Amino acid sequence: MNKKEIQRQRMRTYFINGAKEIIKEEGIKGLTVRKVGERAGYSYATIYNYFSDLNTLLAYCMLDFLEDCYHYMLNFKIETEDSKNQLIAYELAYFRYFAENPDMFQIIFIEELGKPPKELMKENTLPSVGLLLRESLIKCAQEGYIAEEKIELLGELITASLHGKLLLFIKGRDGSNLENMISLIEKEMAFLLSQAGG
Amino acid sequence: MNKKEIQRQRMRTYFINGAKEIIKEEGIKGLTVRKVGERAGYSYATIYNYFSDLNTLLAYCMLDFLEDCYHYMLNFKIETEDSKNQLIAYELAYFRYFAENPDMFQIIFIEELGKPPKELMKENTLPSVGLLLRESLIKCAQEGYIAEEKIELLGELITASLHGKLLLFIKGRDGSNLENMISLIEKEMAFLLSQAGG
DNA sequence: TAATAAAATTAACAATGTTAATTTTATTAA
DNA sequence: TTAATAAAATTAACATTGTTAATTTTATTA
Repeated sequence: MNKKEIQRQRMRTYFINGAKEIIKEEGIKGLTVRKVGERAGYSYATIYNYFSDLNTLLAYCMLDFLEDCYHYMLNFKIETEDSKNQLIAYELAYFRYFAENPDMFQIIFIEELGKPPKELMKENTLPSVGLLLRESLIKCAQEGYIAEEKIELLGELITASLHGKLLLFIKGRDGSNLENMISLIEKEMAFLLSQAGG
Repeated sequence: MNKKEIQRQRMRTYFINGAKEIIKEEGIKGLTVRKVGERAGYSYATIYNYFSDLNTLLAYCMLDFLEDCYHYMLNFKIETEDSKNQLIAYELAYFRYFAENPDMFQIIFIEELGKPPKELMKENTLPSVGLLLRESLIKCAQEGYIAEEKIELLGELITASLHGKLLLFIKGRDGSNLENMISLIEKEMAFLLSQAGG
């Protein structure tokens, strides 16, 4: 009984990986059922034996990409830095990552997704990535940069602000360029952290 | 010579209005060239005599919807209120408007748009709407709620935060519900305005 | 080895945006 | 007014898309 499910899961990864390849090479617009089938080495209709539709397959991709983003962020962990600089470094890395990979932003935050099994999705939106932000904020509180009771509020504000900026920037609704955005975020972070003292 | 252009512009409005109707009734997903042609009382291919493609027609719709949003916001101008409450009232109205009209958010901030004549688009992204926010902030400075040199920064922060929250909320990336979002925004606004004193 | 279940493939559908070919309508020249 | 020409509108056609149904192939079981 369980053997079957292992095999099915393996099959799923063939399609998921095919889809991820296509997205990385051609962007989300290049993703079609037929191309996924080709990459996986199966006919296009076979996909529907393993995913209820293309959006569900995309949801699996999204979860993987989210993990990729998390691992990318880990590169910006700087042990020597103090918590304030660490937090800012994470924010900037996050912004840069999506600004330079707009398709990832599209898939993770915009695209309509189908429903992969619930156990994969539970509290998984912004799971590990959001954790980094929270960790940094808590450390900022411990080191006295911000008041403990401001953690929640600051986290919400920063998260919303970053995603708003990314949306407007990526979708060309903001005339600004990447470097200007970055320096704007730096200023805003400095403001927020200086004003949220304990 | 000019007569021709007047006629062409009139024709354009037929298609634009048809498209807007469809979007309002069936959402952006319901918008198709064929349906637009039907509404306008022309064959579907006629559209391509007046717009280079569907995305360009959509760009015209977007500009109209943006104006709609502006007029909606004006309903929340309260002469008696002080600038701080006025600002907050605008923010909440803005959030509510898009949270309750996700297709407007989609078209204005997410959808890929073609290019209508440049004179229509120049500095027009968030034109009048963004103006309301700026006006309110300036008044807040005049009335001593915030420092003058913080206007720019606060405007950027508030704008980004609102759009980020809208994105995550509308796209179901945030588990929260509308009323919780609203009260969260209130708290954040209170924080920002209290901490940005002159 | 025969019967049956499962998996994969091919064929088919309806819908989409867009272009080309064709027909209709308006404008101009005689 | 009528014939030639330009402009506008329509129909026909394409290539793609996601998805489903029908069919064939492969694996499992008796």
